[in-house]
Amino acid sequence: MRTTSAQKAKAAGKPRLRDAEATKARILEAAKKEFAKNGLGGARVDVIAEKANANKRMIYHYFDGKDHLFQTVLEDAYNGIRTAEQKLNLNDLEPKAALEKLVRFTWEYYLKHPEFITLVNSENLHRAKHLKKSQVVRATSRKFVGMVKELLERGVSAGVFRPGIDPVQLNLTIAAIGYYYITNRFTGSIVFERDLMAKDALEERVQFNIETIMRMVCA
Amino acid sequence: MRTTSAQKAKAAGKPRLRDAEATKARILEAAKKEFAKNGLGGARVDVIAEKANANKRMIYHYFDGKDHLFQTVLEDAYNGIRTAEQKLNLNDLEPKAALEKLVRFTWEYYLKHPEFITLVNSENLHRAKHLKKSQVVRATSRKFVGMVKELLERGVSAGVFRPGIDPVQLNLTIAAIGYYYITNRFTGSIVFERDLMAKDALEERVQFNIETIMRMVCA
DNA sequence: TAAACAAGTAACTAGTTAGTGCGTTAACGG
DNA sequence: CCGTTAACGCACTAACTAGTTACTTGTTTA
Repeated sequence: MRTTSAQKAKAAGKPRLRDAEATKARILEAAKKEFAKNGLGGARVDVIAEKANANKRMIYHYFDGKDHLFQTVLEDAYNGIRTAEQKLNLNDLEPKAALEKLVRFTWEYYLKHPEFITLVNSENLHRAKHLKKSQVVRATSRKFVGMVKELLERGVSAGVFRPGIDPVQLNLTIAAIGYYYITNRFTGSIVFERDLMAKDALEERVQFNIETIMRMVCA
Repeated sequence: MRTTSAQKAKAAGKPRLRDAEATKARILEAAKKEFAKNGLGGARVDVIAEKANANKRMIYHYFDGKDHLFQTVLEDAYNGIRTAEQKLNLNDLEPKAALEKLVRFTWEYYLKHPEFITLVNSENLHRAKHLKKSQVVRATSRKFVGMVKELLERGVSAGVFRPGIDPVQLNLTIAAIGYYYITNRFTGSIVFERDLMAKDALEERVQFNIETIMRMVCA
């Protein structure tokens, strides 16, 4: 492969006028924000094009329509959290510390990436019709469940965790106690008459979550 | 108040041709289903009118537009769960049994009324702008939190619950472990490669949830 | 029983929306 | 430097969508 003008432009610090990869990336980023803000149904293709500084025609050129664009954004989102989870290296920590790290990480990930939650909610409203088509998500998720399974087994061997805990149920619960709080932060703040997103409220919550999981798992 | 023809018709078992209350009720029921199925943005006013066997004009006559109709449906949904919770009469049971009953009830309510979850999700996508206007929901929710608070205090006095547990955090957690499972049943079934809605999966989950809460709360 | 009112309807509007046909021009390879 | 390819953009459409106007008809009540 020869040196392309894209590479030349990048090396020279000059943006090129036409750059397929850059345009695709801008569309994806804009789409992620728009889908997260308004859901699949509420998102507007014209808005995505405008925010991406691209022509709407390009969305259909690169992503073949709104649904397929959403599918790509959703897959990227799952890849993001699964990749981050793998980087935790839970095997380098003793079981209890590793479990606490996982609970804290999950909480902080949702907090920093509320768009992940909105995308997943939107996908469930559509009965997971996009995710069904994705094979990558299944594979990476399996790896993640395996990671937690190993952690549980390691803890049981060390005598610090109770035996017989289903890693899937544990995963669901760790996700649930963070996810619910974040996704329902608006209605929750009204129903419970307190600002759920205040700094001390967030700190209180993560401590409660860690205690919930520790009491569930520890021997 | 005189005997209306609506009452006469009801007494005679004949449906009247024009009945404001009945039409309003049909619109509300149709709206609940349509909003639950497609969210606020995805719901179609024409579809609601058609399913309600009413003219679209009636929706604007009785509910003053799509947003206000959604607000009414949402308020009704909150009233539904809060009313059901009050009927639990947790004070008639010993603390542990009462807590288990609450966890099981919450789970079963979400299972039987998934539309409640979809409505709440939709409302959070819109940053709770409809719920903000509702004063009734605040009042009934306060009563509910008070109920759980009393239960906790009763358990602490009896020496079966740990002291110092925040009733709001407990409420959030009881809701979370059920809500998350149900709302993400479609993506969850793919990610974890098992049918989360299978009968034995549901039974396994409710047992896990009860154990999670009991371990968190019990002394 | 007839006026007054409320329930109900059909057809319409004005604005929006996802998706496209087709022409233009920058970039690449030779 | 020139032909080919791929990136890009304009302007359009066909279908849809919340909300409305103007009207008809059933029900109540004086």
